[in-house]
Amino acid sequence: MTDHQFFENIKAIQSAPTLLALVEIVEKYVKAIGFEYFSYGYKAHTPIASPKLELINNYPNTWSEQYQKESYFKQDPVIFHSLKSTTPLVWTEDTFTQSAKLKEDAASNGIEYGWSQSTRSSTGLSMLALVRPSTPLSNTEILTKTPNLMWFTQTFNDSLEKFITQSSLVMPEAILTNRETEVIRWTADGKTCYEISMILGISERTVNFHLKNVMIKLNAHNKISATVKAIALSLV
Amino acid sequence: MTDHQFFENIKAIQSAPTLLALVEIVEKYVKAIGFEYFSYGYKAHTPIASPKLELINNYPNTWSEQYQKESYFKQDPVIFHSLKSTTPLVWTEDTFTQSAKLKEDAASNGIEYGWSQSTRSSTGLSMLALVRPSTPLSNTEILTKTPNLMWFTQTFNDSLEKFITQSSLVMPEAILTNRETEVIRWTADGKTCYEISMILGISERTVNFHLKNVMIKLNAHNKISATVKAIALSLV
DNA sequence: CCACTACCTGTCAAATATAACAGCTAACCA
DNA sequence: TGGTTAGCTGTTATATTTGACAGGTAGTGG
Repeated sequence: MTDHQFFENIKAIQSAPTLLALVEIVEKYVKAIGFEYFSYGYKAHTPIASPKLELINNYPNTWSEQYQKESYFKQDPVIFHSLKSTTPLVWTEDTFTQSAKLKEDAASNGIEYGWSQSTRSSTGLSMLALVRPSTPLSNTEILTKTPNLMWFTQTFNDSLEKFITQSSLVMPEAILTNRETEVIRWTADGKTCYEISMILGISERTVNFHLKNVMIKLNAHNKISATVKAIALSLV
Repeated sequence: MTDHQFFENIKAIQSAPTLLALVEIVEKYVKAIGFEYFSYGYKAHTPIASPKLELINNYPNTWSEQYQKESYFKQDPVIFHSLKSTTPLVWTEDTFTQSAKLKEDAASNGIEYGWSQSTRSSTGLSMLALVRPSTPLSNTEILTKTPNLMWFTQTFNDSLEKFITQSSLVMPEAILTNRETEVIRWTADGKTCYEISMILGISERTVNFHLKNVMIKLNAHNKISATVKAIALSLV
């Protein structure tokens, strides 16, 4: 693929009018650069316990079903990595040492050699994986393809997230005052209201007052929820 | 710069033995691709109120001092973007509409046209900015340089973070049991112990028991601190 | 001057969380 | 069999949070 063609793809992704159009672009692109499958995942930052997940891929049905049935997402090292780091991950033997059965089942479905990376936005976290059944990624291939893959992943994730988040409930823009920000920050570090009142030189009652305002702004029922939401929204 | 030279740079970054060597590589690289200055920033995920920051740049002293003196980091839109998103940011007029004075002062110090991106790891967040005093980034330049810049940024941030985090107190690896994870997740969503006991079908006492164990493992004094740390460490 | 925002303070009652006491079952593995 | 881990439960006392009552100052801008 020439640079020119690559740039055309990037622009097409950025201006794709629908989710379907976007998926078509990525399907063509991944084949053009030598991969068979792609897998996209999105996880919203909140809620925590029952996270909002979106999954789009062109894996064989047998694999999708088995993955679901065996709850492989609970032990998938690719997922773990994506949650922790935005560093690209080239799937190697080492990647799956802790989950031999997953590795084996995946391989028998043609899910063997892959490349994945996650990106972050203010609303959540997106991951794109490119996968093929044969031919490991050589060092040369990694070197030459990584730069473009990274940009492609970032652009694709940004675009897809637009479609996903716009179709759902997005938390209203909340703006915290300086004091509210200070109070919620110390709260996040585990300080009690009394301790914060000492730190800031105000009364405990006032700390509670600011905290209450934050809870109202973030539609949280208690300090913990308010703190988690403030962090998830990058307000602190 | 040829592809070959670029790959050599990537390898050199990955294997740089010292922080100083690493900084020398980036200094040469940014000049070679047409930038005058670079600026690196690292913020650990915890603590929240007084975050651990590391700043490395080759800006003119006058600008570094002024930036510090005016507390510009509190209103710097580049910082804001880096905290929220790993999307690369090309500095434009629009970027600084909310902070005219910062923009003006920066420009008079040769800090005018820039490109920045942040990356995430399990310990914290890194940002790299490349800056020059003249010549805005053209569309062509953005198209051709972005892929390599993204990889460069990622690699550089990964390497630098190694040096920074290894020289400091890193939280010990904590592993939570399934129940502990469930309990801390519901806690993060603002549920009380009683509510969690109803959700999981166990007694309130048992919820408290698991919570206490999480607090011990994460060296937290209360639920809030434990929750924040668990999220920061991507344990949930 | 009025409306608005950020900031600050008090008291009281009820709900929750924290700490410390003590002890249970079941599964796994050496 | 004994040691380990995960999971579960009880009581009591104290600390902290939450909700609802009511009211203050200072600065900004129309």
